[in-house]
Amino acid sequence: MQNFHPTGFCPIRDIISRLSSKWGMLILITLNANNTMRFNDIQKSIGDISQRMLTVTLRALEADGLVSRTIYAEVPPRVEYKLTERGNSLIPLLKNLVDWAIANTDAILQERTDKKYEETV
Amino acid sequence: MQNFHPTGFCPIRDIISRLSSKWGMLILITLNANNTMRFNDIQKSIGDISQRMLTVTLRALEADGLVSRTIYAEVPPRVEYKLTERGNSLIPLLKNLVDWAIANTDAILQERTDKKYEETV
DNA sequence: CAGTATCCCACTGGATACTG
DNA sequence: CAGTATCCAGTGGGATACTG
Repeated sequence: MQNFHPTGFCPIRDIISRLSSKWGMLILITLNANNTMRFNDIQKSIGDISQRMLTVTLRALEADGLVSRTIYAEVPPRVEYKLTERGNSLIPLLKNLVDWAIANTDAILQERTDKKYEETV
Repeated sequence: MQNFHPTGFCPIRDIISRLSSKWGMLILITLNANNTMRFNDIQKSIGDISQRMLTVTLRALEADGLVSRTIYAEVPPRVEYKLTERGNSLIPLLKNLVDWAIANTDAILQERTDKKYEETV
C-alpha cells in the first residue's frame, strides 16, 4: 500500500497548498493571460479580491519564485507583476485543470443536485 | 484584459476549490495508487487525517462523482472506495502537478529561505 | 468497521482606515 | 498608486465521545 509521507516534508502537501489557496491559481492564470500587470489591474481583473489578500497572495507567489515584482521609482509609484520562468512552467498544467473543470462542470453540477449534498469541503 | 468571472459560476473557482481542500487531492492520489480501499485503509495510508475529515472529504468527492462508495451488507460492515471514471480522468493532471512539485521543491525551498518570507497563504 | 455528533480553536480572509 | 495596519467574522478542521 502506497502512502504519502504524513511526517516530514511532502511536496504535494506543501507546494500544491500554495497554489490551492483561494486566490493563487487565479492570479497565476490572470497574469498569464495579460502578461505584465500592475497591482490595480490584477485587482480589477479578478474583481472581488480584497487589497489585503491580493498583497498577501502575491507575496507568497513571489516568495516561491512564481511571480516577479518590479518597482519603478516614479511618483505615483508603479509596480509591475509578471510570471517568472518557473511560474510560466506551471501554466500548461493549470490550463489542463481549467479545461478539465470546464469539460466536467455540467455533469458535476447535475450530480451534486441529484445527490442533494450540501456540505462543501 | 482577460478576466475570470467574479460574478456567477466559475468552473475554476468552484470545481478546483474542491480539489484544493486540505485532503482532496491526497485522497484521490491515494485511491489511484491502491485501487479499491476501505475506510480505515485510506486513513492509515494518509496517516494524519482525522476520521471526521476523511468522511467529509469522501462525501464531497462522491457528490462530485469522483469517487464511488460501495457498502457490503456484512457484519462488521465493509465499505469500499474507488475512483470513478471521472475521477480517473483527473489523475494524469494531478500527477503532472505532483511531478512539477517534486521537480521544483528544492529550488522553491531555497528561494523561500533566501527571502525569509514567513507568511503562508 | 465505519461511521455520527459535539465542541472548540486557529486561521483564512473581508472591511475599513491610514500612508509614502 | 500601491500598499500597511487593525479588527473581526466565518469556517475549515482537530479532538473526543458515542453507535449500528
